[in-house]
Amino acid sequence: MELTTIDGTSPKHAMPFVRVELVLLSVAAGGLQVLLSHRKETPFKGKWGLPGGVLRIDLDASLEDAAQRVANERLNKTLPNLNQVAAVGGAKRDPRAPWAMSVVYRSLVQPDIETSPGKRVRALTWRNVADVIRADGLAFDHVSLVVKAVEATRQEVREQRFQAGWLPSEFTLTELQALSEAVLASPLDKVTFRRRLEVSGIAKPLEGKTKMVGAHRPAQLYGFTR
Amino acid sequence: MELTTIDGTSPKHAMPFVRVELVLLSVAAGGLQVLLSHRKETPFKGKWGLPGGVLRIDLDASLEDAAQRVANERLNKTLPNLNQVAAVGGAKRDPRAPWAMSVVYRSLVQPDIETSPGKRVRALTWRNVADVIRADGLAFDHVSLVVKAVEATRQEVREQRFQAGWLPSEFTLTELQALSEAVLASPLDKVTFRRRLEVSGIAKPLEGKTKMVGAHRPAQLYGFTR
DNA sequence: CCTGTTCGTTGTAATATGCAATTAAGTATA
DNA sequence: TATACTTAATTGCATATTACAACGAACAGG
Repeated sequence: MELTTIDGTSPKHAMPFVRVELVLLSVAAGGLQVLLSHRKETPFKGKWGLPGGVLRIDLDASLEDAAQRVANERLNKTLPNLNQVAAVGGAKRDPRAPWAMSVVYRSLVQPDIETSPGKRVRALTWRNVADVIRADGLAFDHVSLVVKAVEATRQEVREQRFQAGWLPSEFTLTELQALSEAVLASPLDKVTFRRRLEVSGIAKPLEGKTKMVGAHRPAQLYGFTR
Repeated sequence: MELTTIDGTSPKHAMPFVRVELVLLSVAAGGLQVLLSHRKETPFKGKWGLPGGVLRIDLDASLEDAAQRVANERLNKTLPNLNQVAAVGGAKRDPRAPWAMSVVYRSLVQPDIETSPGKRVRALTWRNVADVIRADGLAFDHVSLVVKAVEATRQEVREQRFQAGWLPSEFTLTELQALSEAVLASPLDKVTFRRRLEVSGIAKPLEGKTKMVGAHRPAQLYGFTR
């Protein structure tokens, strides 16, 4: 059979079905969370999966643009620090196409995503990452994508490559350390954490600004230098 | 216009042109080398670029399979340690299609690739990585792909995640260190290098086996433990 | 047996990390 | 006003890791 592309040329080979998936992580009381979308359609109807969308070569100038468009459509939000995790693909990955691939992006955000339905927004919810991985009940191969995204984020935290957008513009070192510990799911030494931050210079104290929260010593507020 | 896929279904959206590109690195006398292919056809006719090929959803069970097939076709070689670097894509990346993406794989190999033409093998050559990056004269966005692949490989070497296939099955620590220094393009301390290798346990001495090369003390041969 | 060369180890200072203890700065309560 | 309580921030020190220089070991060749 003959294949045609959008511009009328005849390609030699059929091309795969290409999607973009998002792994949005955030830290809440229960630890590290991942944003999941409830599937209302087959396949995997009724299951939870990563929010994503089809690559639109008529709309997206690049893969990053596609990821950002999907974020806008599905979450009504423009994401900072969108990092590519991997591309996965194969035959029979998705029943809707003979050959499907997904390009996966990740972002660690503050948990203020609008989870109420918008235009094309389906039911969204934050779920504990450890639980999700342990239960292994997501649609498609999405659990493995979450694992990869979490591992990349942990590496980023281990190396203290903190990004603006992970916290409000003013934060305390206790908050930054608590965020790190939640991502890593392991405690960190306070002195070491602060010493490494000091030498890297990635965050600086905001002179004269402190955060008073309870009946105790107020904490110095910090801001990222970039 | 109407689009059809290979199985006769009608997708809503046109899909991009998908290729696989290979960044093969090796260490030779002149330092870190990258394998380049001479382009005999437009676009970028006459320029050098990464060896690659079109994703064939009728032949490839997965993206990794596609990369391995391309390696077999273009280099007559099955590659160990094929790692994905990234997926890149966008409109006007490739004049042959309105929207093109490439999934990039890397592998550090011993420089024994058959560079004489085979069936579909075009002219191949090893070129110094630093020169290639500095000159910035490769086809498409291939220089940036080389940069990413080299950076990932350097990270692997920094963490001493050595892979079998990087060296013969028996090697000396001086050889392993020389390989590391060539990849990193910076000298390493001998004592530190060996201590870290010792604690990681990734390589063990082969009892009774030494390598005699010149008029000096013979070197202990080592083998990777996995 | 001396020389030249690379292999491999030893010694030590500098740096980084991990853990416990202590001081600092506020509110709440008596 | 004094004391208790809580979290913030620092200090001290033991242990690991790294960096650099120097030295002894094991060959071949003259």
